Amino acid sequence: MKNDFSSDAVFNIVHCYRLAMRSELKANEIGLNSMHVKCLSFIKKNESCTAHDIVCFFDKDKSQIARLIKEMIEHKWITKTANPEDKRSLILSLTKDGKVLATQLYEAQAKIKQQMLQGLSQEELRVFNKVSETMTNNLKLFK
Amino acid sequence: MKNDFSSDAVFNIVHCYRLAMRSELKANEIGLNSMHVKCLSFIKKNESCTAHDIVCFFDKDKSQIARLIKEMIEHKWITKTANPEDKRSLILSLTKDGKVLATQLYEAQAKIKQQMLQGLSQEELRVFNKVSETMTNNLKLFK
DNA sequence: TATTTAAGTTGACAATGTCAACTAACTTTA
DNA sequence: TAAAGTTAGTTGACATTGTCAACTTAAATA
Repeated sequence: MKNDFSSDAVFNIVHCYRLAMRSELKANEIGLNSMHVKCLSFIKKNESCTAHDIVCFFDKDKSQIARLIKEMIEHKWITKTANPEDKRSLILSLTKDGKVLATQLYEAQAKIKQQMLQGLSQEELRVFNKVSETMTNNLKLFK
Repeated sequence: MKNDFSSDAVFNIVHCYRLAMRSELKANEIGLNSMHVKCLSFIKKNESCTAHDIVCFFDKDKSQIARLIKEMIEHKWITKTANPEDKRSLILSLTKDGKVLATQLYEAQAKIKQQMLQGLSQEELRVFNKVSETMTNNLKLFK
């Protein structure tokens, strides 16, 4: 068991995760892509959130998020309403269909997560999370 | 410290790593992108490798790798020569310039890695690697 | 030997990422 | 309070990465 680090390994987790999600979701059929999944999951978990919240959480470009929001509105998965606290801003909500979809996404993610974690202990996961967090914090010093 | 899993955390490592590499390399100036970096690093580490080796190692699409190879040849970073063992195949090698570049890439990667690993013990890294490997192996069961 | 599979190339397009310019709204400064 | 600076969101334009298909030539298999 190696105790050196390789970025390839982390890239590989992401790659495999994406493939697994694709397999589980069969998403092409309804015009859903992985960025939609990320946003819908976030909106489901965060009542009354804004585009800006998504931008910050995922550290994505605001134009990218704006486009995704527009697409999701066109698909009638979400709606946006004026934010009473800031006229520049809009509150995002799941539609009825959006809620059904977001639930399906949640279930798919949960299934994949369960599979991913087979054979791993709570302690191992705790260490993994600690290392992950340390790495990202350390990397942010490069900005 | 949490002992639940979130795919977002892993995506975040990758995201931060990419940003750090961009910052460290200033790569745009010479037409270098992150896929070139991956390939050049692989070629540096694997004498007499083929396109197929790269495709397999990174689990990338062969058309994508073919295009990258073509670009790297145009940039005169690598050359390809006939593979004596298989006429369908070609051996990839770094040019003189390519070796200089690959060394610079290695040094940039090493610097970032050092930064990433600040404050982490060998044991923590060992656990991280074990968990990573378990996750990817588990995820591959979805294929 | 005929059939099937594989290495690499190119076509065509999708998905994700990045920077810029802009408007309207909010915050800070003088 | 007005002006200057900053910010939320929108759209333009383009780059990078990813995906599937069709094809030729070579190798492996039946």
